[in-house]
Amino acid sequence: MKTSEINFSKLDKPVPPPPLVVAVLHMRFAPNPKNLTNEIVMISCLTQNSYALDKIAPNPPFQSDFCVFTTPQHTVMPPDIYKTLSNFKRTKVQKMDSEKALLNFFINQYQNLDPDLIVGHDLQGYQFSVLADRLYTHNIKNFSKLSRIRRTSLHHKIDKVLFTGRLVCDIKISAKESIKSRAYDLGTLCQTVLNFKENQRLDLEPEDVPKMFNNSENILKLIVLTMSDATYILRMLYNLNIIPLALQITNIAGNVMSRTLTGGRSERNEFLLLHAFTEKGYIVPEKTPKKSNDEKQKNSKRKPAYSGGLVLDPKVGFYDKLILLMDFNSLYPSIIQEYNICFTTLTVDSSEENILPDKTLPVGILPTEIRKLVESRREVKKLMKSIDKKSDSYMQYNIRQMALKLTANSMYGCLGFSNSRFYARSLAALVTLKGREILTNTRDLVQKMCFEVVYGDTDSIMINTNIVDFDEVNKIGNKIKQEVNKLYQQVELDIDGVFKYLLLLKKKKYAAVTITKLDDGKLKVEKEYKGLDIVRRDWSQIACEAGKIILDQILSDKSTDERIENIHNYLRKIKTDFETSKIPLSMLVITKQLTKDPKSYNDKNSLPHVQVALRYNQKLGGHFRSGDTVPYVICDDGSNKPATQRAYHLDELKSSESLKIDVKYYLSQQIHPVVSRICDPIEGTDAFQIADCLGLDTTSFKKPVIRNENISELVAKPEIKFKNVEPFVFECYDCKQKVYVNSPFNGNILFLEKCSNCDVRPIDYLPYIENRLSSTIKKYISKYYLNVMICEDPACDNETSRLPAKFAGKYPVCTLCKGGIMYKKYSESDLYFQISYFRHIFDPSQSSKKITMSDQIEEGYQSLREIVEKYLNHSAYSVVNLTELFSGFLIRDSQQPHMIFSSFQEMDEEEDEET
DNA sequence: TTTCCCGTCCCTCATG
DNA sequence: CATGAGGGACGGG
Repeated sequence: MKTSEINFSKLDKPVPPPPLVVAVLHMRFAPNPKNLTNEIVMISCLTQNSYALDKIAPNPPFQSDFCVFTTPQHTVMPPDIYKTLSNFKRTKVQKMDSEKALLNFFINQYQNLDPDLIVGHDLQGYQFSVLADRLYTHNIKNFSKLSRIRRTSLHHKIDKVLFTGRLVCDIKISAKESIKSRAYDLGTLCQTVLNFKENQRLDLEPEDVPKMFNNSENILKLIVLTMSDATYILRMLYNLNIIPLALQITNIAGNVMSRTLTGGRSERNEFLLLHAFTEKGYIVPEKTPKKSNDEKQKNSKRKPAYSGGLVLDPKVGFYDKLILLMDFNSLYPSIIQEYNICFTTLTVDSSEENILPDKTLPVGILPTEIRKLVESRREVKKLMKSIDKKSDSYMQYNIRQMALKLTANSMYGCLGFSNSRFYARSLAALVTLKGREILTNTRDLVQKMCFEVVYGDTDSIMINTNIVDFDEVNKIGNKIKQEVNKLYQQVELDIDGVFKYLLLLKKKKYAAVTITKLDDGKLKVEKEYKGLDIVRRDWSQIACEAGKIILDQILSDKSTDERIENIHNYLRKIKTDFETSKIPLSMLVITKQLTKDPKSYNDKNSLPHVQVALRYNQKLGGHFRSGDTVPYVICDDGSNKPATQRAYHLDELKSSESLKIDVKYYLSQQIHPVVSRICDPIEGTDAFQIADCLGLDTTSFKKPVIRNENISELVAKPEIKFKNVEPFVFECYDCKQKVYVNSPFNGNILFLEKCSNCDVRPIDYLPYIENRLSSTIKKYISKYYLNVMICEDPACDNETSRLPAKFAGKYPVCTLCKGGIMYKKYSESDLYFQISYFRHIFDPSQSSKKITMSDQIEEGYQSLREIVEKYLNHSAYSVVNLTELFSGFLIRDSQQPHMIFSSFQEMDEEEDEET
């Protein structure tokens, strides 16, 4: 590639392009215990020739490779090292006497290789800065030979420009842009990108490196590991098609390729627009350096500058009829074209008024550029159809169409980016405004066509067709598509898919089974999870897996009973697996990303990942920085601290005798919330039962249900005598004395107006009383659920919660004395009267006494009654059978002694439907 | 040293 | 004790 090598006399004949030299650079560091800096002990390099950037593809064997190493300070090279090194036939392995010699050797090798593209993992900000630091420390004069520019001043900041003139591809950065992974360290990427098994690649932290120099065998191992890593890096480069994609993006945007590889989306866009505007003779806006005003809002989440996409309220539930998913193809780019939204057609402040450009104006620059992108993409996709899917050019076309789509879609984002040269808040706001309009209009239209819209987000709607015929659903989809598309020129609705099952939990949280028709007419089903905890990296893998297995039950073709049965059984199994330590540690790891340097967090104590990172960075070779994902587990360390302060790195757990996994945390804070959120709309199970299966304290999982419900007249006026009931008791918020409420009036005083022991008005802390009331009622319900039975014979005194097998007619026979009949110790009627009693004491107006109440007091009573009535109303089943209630208690045929409050779940669902 | 906004969830802390 | 605000993380589109 050097100019001097080109033979100008041959330029009239076709000259083959010079080969591009691709070089993987991978280094090993050992920490210096004295000053905690890293020293370089090994550099490996693997090179391969290629003839064009868009044809960089795997075709081993590799051109050449070398590995050079030296021993860490205060370590002696094993004497038999030369013999060992002779094992390497293909790889040139060199031993150096010092780090300085190693660096010089490396520079010389690089100068000869003259690589065009340098590939590595975590180069920017880690490997390069260590390298720069060592070059500086040893004052290596010819450091600039690493680059293609002559430099003389060697300073600390040199790492940014160390390889100027060569493309640098850091696969950590590139992977972040192109794939989603739990973490982006080399080991994790090997699993995500190369499908490696858990321990297929051995990970060595810098602190482990010095040990490897104990004997020549380990040195050999270290060399092999390092060279292997280099091959993994190269394979990932190929697998992710990083270079061809970057090349396409660069071609489209017209920026500098090295900058495409270093990330930074807005710059690409900036160049595209710069070219477009300059071409048309416009003077582009000045690049403003930086606003110091925004300084304080830099890190903390500033509030949005304008409103964005609309999210329709989901109709929560499980759907087993076909759901039609429709969405607008690239909505925002289409809107820009549809309404001719551009710098050239609109004034700065025209967004608030929803003013559109005049129809007579010429097409603006922005819409034109987008149009070009969209049309090119259409062309490329057309070309792809006529080509073998396995061929090379198909691949390349596919990459190009991806790049075109990415560029078109990022156009809008850059309008709203406050640091962009082409920042245009009003244009961005107008685009989203039109987006919201279009989505609402579409929803209304679909509803007018008598279809049920169950959800929609920004550019999509889900329609419950209520039918099960796949072809029929597609017909409906086409009909809707036709109607909607009549309204627009550019904006276009299309069928995106059909769901066989849909579990819709919340906005942006759902799971579905998609169904597609293959070419041979067969139907294929696939699962899709969106936004659920199980797709998030900040939950432990065991919680994700549990959630997934439970979800798969719900989304299966099995019967309801079988599904519930399987779910509960699985949960019980998880519990025993935990108790018997059968869960692999790696399943328990929680990973969280550092969004800033660990030191610059304000409340370090409450953030587990920050604590772990800080502690780890104290150690040798620890290097968690902004952007890294920190893995940790929650341990029982004998302390009483909150779970957030008991997070430890896996290494800390392994090397400690006293640390143990906090099983209870994982069951109650990981498995339980994930599973119960998934099961929320499912009948037959609930948070309580899930907690029960996991062996957790169930009382804490009953949620307070406080809603305004009408009460049946039957319950409103029960002419019943209250015996064997207990008063309502709470502690005064102020004097801490117990207050007993056992009638509507305490003398002539309403209990909400004055505490019985001091002067504070209980009405002033009503929410507390409401809560006490809820939990008191729930305490009684729990008591009922205990299902304790006693023998009628006072002499027998048998108590059990197990239903005897033997019955005398309707009644169970005592298992102890074999003669007496068993009754519930706390029966349905006991419970019913207890709760009714509460209603009675919270209703002074029912009394014959005349009393005037302030609005506040009246509302207070009203609120308390509503809580009580909520529970009473849900017990309608028993209320209807009042006679049965009075008759004592009963075992219904073919049923377990049943709970009168079984209908809570159903009530919750009815409420949701109303909204 | 950064494309946007929307929404859920966890945790802590101040306030009633 | 309940509640809401605020910081943080992360995924959807």
